Parts: sequence; C-alpha cells; structure tokens
Amino acid sequence: MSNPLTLKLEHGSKLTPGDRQRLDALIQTSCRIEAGQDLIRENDPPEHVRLILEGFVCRYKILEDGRRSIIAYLVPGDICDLHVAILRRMDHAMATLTPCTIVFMAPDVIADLTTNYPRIAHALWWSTLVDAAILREWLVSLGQRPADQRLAHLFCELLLRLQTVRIADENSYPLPLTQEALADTLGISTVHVNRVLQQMREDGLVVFRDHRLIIPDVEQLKEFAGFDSNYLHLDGM
Amino acid sequence: MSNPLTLKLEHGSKLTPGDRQRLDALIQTSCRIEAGQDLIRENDPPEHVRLILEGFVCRYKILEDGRRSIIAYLVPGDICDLHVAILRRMDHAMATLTPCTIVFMAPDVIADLTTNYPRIAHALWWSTLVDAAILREWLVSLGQRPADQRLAHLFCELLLRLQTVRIADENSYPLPLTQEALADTLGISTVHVNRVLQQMREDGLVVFRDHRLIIPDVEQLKEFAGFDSNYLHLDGM
DNA sequence: CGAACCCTTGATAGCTATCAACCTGAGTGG
DNA sequence: CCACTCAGGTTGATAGCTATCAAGGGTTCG
Repeated sequence: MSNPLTLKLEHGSKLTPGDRQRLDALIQTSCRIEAGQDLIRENDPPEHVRLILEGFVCRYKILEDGRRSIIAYLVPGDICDLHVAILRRMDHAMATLTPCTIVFMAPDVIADLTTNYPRIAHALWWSTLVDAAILREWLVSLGQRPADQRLAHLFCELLLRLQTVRIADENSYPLPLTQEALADTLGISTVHVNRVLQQMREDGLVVFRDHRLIIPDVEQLKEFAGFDSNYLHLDGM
Repeated sequence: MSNPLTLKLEHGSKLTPGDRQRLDALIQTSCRIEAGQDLIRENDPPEHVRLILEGFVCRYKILEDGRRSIIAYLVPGDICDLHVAILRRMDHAMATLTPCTIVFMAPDVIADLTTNYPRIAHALWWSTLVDAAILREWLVSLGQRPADQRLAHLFCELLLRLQTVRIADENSYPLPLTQEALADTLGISTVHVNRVLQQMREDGLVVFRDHRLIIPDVEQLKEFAGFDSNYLHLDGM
C-alpha cells in the first residue's frame, strides 16, 4: 500500500526518490486506535505530532451547554500540529471518528525533515497553508450557505481530499460519519441533516448509504454547492 | 509611538533588545492606504508579506450570488501570509476597512528574521498558530452560537487583541466597522445586527456609538458570550 | 431478547432573512 | 446657503429556514 503522506505531499512539492524514502521510513511504526477515542483534550499540553494513515479524526470543541462543534477532519495523509509544541496547551480536542492507524512522531523527527529535506519542508508548509484555507472555506459555508449547500460543499471537498490519497475513486468514497457528526460539523441539527440528505438523494445529487457516499454527477454537485476547488491548492507544485 | 508588532510578539517569545531593534527597523518604511481598497484579490499571485501598523484590514470572499463573507480581521501588529508565497494564487481577497498604515516586506526580509533571529522566528510561529486558533473559534461561533452571542464573542476577542497592542483600554476601543461588515463577518443580516445591537445596549452589555465600543462590564459580557480567552494564547511565552 | 445507537418522521416553535420604507448626517455642488 | 446625494442606520411586516420535542423503526451485539 502506498504511503498517503507521500501521495499528499506530492501535490505540495516535487519530491525526489530520497524524499519518498525518508517519508516511507516515517510510517514504519504506527498505532492502532479504536473509534471514539480522544487523542488529546482541550488544555492538555501538546506532545506528539500525529500523522493519520487510516481512518477519520476530528478536531472539536465542547461548549458550556454541551454542544459539540467539529472544527476539522483529518483524513489519511494529514498531519496535525506540526509546530504546536510552541503553544502551552491545546485550545481544542481531537478524537478518532473511526478506527485509525496513526503515527506519533517526536519533535526531532520533524526538525530533521524541515532542516535536511527542503522539498519535504516546502510541502509541509504547503500542507499547513491548505489547512488554514480549509478553515476559511468552512467559515464561508457556515456563514453564508444554506444547509443543503453546506452538505454538498463538504462532500465535494472530501471527494477531492480523499482522491489525492487514493481513497476516493472518480465519484464515490467511504464516509464513515454519523449524521450527528455531520450536524456538529455543519452547525445544523441532526434532524435537519437527515431531511436535507433525503432531499438531496431525491434530487439525485448524492447517495449516502452504508457509510459510502456516491455522487452520480460530480459536476452537478459542485455546481449545486458553489464549489471551487481553488482553496485546496492541489496544483501547489 | 511603540511598535505594535513588538507589543504583540512579546506575547509569543521572550525578546531581547536586539530583537526589538530589528523589529523597529522593519517599520521604518510604510504605506498609507485609504479605506475600502483591495490589497490583493482572489486568484492574484501573492507577492508581499504585509504588516498592519494602523487601521483594520479584512480577509474576505465573494460568493457567486454576490454575498460577502469576511473571514478574518487584521489589526495593528498583525502580519499576514508569512509564507504564502508557497501558494500560486490567493484563495481569498484582502481589503482595508479603514484608512491604514501598512508595511510591505520582501520575502528575504522574512527569511532574515526566521534564520537569524530565533526568538522572533518563534514568535512569528506563535502568531501563525494563534491566527489558526482564531479561525477555529470563529467556526465555533458561526456553527453553534446565536447571533447575540456571536456579536458578544467577537467584541470580547477584539478587546483582548486590541489591548495587546495598546489600542483598547480596560473596557473600550475604537471599532470602525459598519453594521454591514459585522453582518458579513457573523453570517447574519444587517437588519439583524442592528436589532441585536439594540437589545444588547438595552441590556447594558455594550454601547456601540460613533465607531467606539464601550463595554460597561467586561466580565458580564464574557459570561454572556461564553468567551474563554484560552484560544488567543496570550500567555504563549 | 434487551440495550444501545443510529436513523426517520411528524408537529410546533422560534430565530433570522427578506422586503420596503424612512431617517439621519456628511459631503457636494449650484 | 440650500438642495441633493449617498452611505449607513432604523423600523415594521412577513416569510422561511432550521431547531426542538417526541416518538417510532431498524440494526448490531452481548
């Protein structure tokens, strides 16, 4: 199986065989973690840098009244908190949404990459900037788009992100999220997610069944969502 | 007048007199730009790194239907797009909301800072991480908080951010934003901003008049907004 | 065969948007 | 000096999206 980190970083830099070898060395040791586990909690001091090899992880916050706000998804190939050691404590939590395979990297491993492998360093920077761009685009969704377009937009984003790590094919991918998780992500209620999803299926926009999302007509869904892949910067290099 | 960049970065690193001197040298040459001007547009190739000395700048996106979504505010001391040259083109635009004084820095200036001034480099990293944390907190606001709490939360955030650069005093600061700008930021309509503001004034939470925000009881407003300053990481160093 | 979790459905309420006027103050030009 | 314009703010009425509450159905699993 190919290394999802390599697949992703190829979009951010022109890697050499040496670079790829170094990246492959990274993922020799990984942990298996079941679904629904906290990786780190709010206020914890950050320690490791994490790389997702398999599964879905989310960043989230819990509000006073118990509401959960999901702030980001991490999918295979995603690295979290490259330089988070600079901050004393986490301002949010992270948890697995599915069973996951995760690599925990010590800070000096990152230091080695950024100082001795300039193309990898460049790609890691690119990846950090894309993460911020995704946050901005989510902000636009929550601020301006109605519920159905929010869902559609998220589905389009995940399609592209999962395609880069060869988890999605042309028009479908495994989406092991509950409607509750989608609701907490999009800022709408679970009931409303359910209804919007039904409407979208009725309209032939998507089919979401058995934890797999199928998009009959990708262009149509992008059109519906007002999706412009620009912000993912997949032509980064 | 003290250098807002220095004031800010003191929160992210223990600076030496030499560091401060270097930072002061940065701001010797600045540009004056009037209100309502685009600094850069979506799809433009990024060129300069910008540092705000005076005024309010915003990041924004325009949707197909003409809606504007304001994604971030930059206030004095804020630096934008430290390493954005890695990306080919902007995925959003930036514009002045008020008359501004801005420093445009060439990439090699940044390179000098990050390679020869480790404490400044550390502080710049800290600042980048805080920017991302602010995006996440805004996402929580848009996803989970009702309109009045969104407004209150934003007011609390700006109070702290502007206090670090000595623009805000204990409980008030200049806020040169129109209700329309607030609406585009918080994802609510202008009319609703107006009404919520009136209600908040009636409740004694804030007074917003003549482009100045006064908070009679800061603790009360924080309480109302569910504001936890943790995410600003002002105790970074 | 419960228990637990997730999904689904119906009814009702409420927050917020939209539309349309009107008001106000500042700047402009005749 | 006054009419005019324009941006920004204010107000009222109405509609609509989405939340909430409550209950029921399907699956998995011990």
